[in-house]
Amino acid sequence: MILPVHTRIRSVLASRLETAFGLTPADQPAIVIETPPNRALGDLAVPVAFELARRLRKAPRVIAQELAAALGPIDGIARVDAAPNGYLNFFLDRASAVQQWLASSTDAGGAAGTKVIVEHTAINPNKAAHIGHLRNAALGDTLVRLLRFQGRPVEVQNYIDDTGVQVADVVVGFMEIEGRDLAGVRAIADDPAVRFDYYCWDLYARVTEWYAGDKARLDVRARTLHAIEHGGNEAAELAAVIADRIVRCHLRTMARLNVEYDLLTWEGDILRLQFWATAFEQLKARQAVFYRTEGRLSGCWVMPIEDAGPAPNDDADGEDDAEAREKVIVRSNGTVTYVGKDIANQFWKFGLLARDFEYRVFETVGDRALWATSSTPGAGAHPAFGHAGAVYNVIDSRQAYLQQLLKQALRQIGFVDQADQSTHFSYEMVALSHATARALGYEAAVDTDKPFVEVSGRRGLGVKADDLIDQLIERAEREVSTRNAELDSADRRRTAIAIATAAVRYFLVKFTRGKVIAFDIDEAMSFEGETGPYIQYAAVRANNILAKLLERDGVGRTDIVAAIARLDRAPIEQGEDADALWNLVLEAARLDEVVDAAVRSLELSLVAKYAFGLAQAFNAFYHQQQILREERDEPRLWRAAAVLYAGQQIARALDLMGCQVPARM
RNA sequence: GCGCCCGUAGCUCAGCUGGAUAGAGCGUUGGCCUCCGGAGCCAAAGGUCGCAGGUUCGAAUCCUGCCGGGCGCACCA
Repeated sequence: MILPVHTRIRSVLASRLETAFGLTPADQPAIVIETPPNRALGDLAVPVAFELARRLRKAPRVIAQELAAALGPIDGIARVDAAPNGYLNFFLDRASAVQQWLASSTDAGGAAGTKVIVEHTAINPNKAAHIGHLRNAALGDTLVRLLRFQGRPVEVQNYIDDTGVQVADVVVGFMEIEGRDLAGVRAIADDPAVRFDYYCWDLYARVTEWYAGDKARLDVRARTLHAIEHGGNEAAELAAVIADRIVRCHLRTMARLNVEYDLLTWEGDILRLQFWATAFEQLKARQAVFYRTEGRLSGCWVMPIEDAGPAPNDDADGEDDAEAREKVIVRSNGTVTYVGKDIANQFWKFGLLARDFEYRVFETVGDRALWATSSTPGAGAHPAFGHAGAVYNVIDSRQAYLQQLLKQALRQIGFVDQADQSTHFSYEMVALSHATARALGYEAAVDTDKPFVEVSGRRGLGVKADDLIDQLIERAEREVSTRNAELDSADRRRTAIAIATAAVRYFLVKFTRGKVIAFDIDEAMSFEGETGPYIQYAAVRANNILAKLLERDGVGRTDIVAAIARLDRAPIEQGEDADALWNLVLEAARLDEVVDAAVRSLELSLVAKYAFGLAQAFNAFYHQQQILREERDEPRLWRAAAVLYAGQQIARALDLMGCQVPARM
């Protein structure tokens, strides 16, 4: 909650610490305001007495008591209590707090501050998206929504590696295994009966086997990759068609989960526009990279790795510690590695590269244009991309080493602030539980010595995102149909989609990011307990209670807000029901601080857990206290206010996770 | 070998910058639809917080060392 009381508490405490304890502002500890574990203890808790205990050589309890006695009245605070253990607990003026929250909760301030770039998804455009990619997109999109909620301008980028080995492998598959030319691939890609991303998923796995059958075939890959990078040949054209079509598949998949982007950054454009050349000059000028003339890395441009121990001794001698601590940026054949391209991209994101892409509209959905980079002059007027003040790269923890190199490169050429503002949003991978791997027919991949089965696009092991979503929608539709026979089929479908989306997205953000998700299909398919649909259900019920109140009594939102300003306050201030009502409202007010904590710690599960806890609290509340059937006006309207506020905050929390509230479910 | 992550109830996980009785979900057991929709609610059972030290008035949380598991350390991305 962003209450002015917080500020008032801080300023009054600061003043009393000075007058009653002789502590100048410089000597005072930061005043932390917490939420007590139990609301009977207080609405807000300040542990400042603990901080001061040693310095003042007094027991925390005594300090708290003296402070409480010296405080005097604070606007918005009904009562202050010094707890026996030393906490200073504040009780809010409930009625005025509720009025304030209900009045302020609808404001939508414009975005302000420096632009933040969030890059997420970044799936290799050579196969269908799988469950692991969904964790990335769900976290990335939620981060975007949280930052926007805080009022920051955000640009969402999706990096497309259209010139890497993965695309090359599928090109090899089409050309060498299937013997197709450009027209042949186009025919498949444009065949409406073929799910092209699924087709490539299988083909990619076949290519991996094909290589394994004869190692000499890896030369084909190298030649193909080179041809793609060079351009102007059939392999390159094939790669372009494949990447384009697969990206469109990915966009459709992500759109199903309410994930959108502002800009697609194509690696091919970074190459063609020679972004690397500019970045390379900067790195050389600052001596951040060195040319190796001897040893294993002779002929390469390398970057020393800070704070890294020796790499494994893959060769017997193990003497080349210096070389082991260097990362190749430019290969001895003159081509740039992934790290080099990424460094150039990172420089560009901060507006440090002194050049820019050309741009084109990739597609238009509704009235919203999705832009893509281009290397040929195109659209003319376009939004200003790049030039960010902060960058979040959402990539799993396996990329930590490379992300570290990015920061290092920025720092070494003197862009210390930008290095500090470069954040690797790291999370652990998604794997498959043994049960799910078996259910999918990956029996051979189940090694019971391992706790889970790693997803592998290369081997074709994994749950395809669209398959999962399809199954969830199907299940949801059955549920909706049995519960809401009166809905027409279009409404049932729409509702089922909303439920399925919430089920997937909630599942993917409810874990802390440091945890490997051993994906279990049965668990993910559940709509009961700690799930997205459970939370949606609470919001739907809240809306329905309010709708009936409007229908029956003609009492709407504004009536409720107006009513509580003049009603007797007893229903929110006296008795057990009042306490329960207040607890719900107070919890609902915490959304803003939860968002702040989530962004600060990059622990988006905080939002998920909060939304779930609030839904639980709301469910308990309306079971315990009747609203529509309460005959006395005052309690009924106060409770309606609580339903209104809690329902609205649940809906906002859901929206932050990209989930909607259906009309019925 | 070095680095990062994980180890909390039968299972899957929370526990916010150390703090007030360690919490959810699933599963188990028992209740609740003449009552605003049961995707729900109420209750019970279930924990040496991997182990051992240390710091602190106070440690699941911080430090050190072990044990167990995962990932990374390519002229791949």
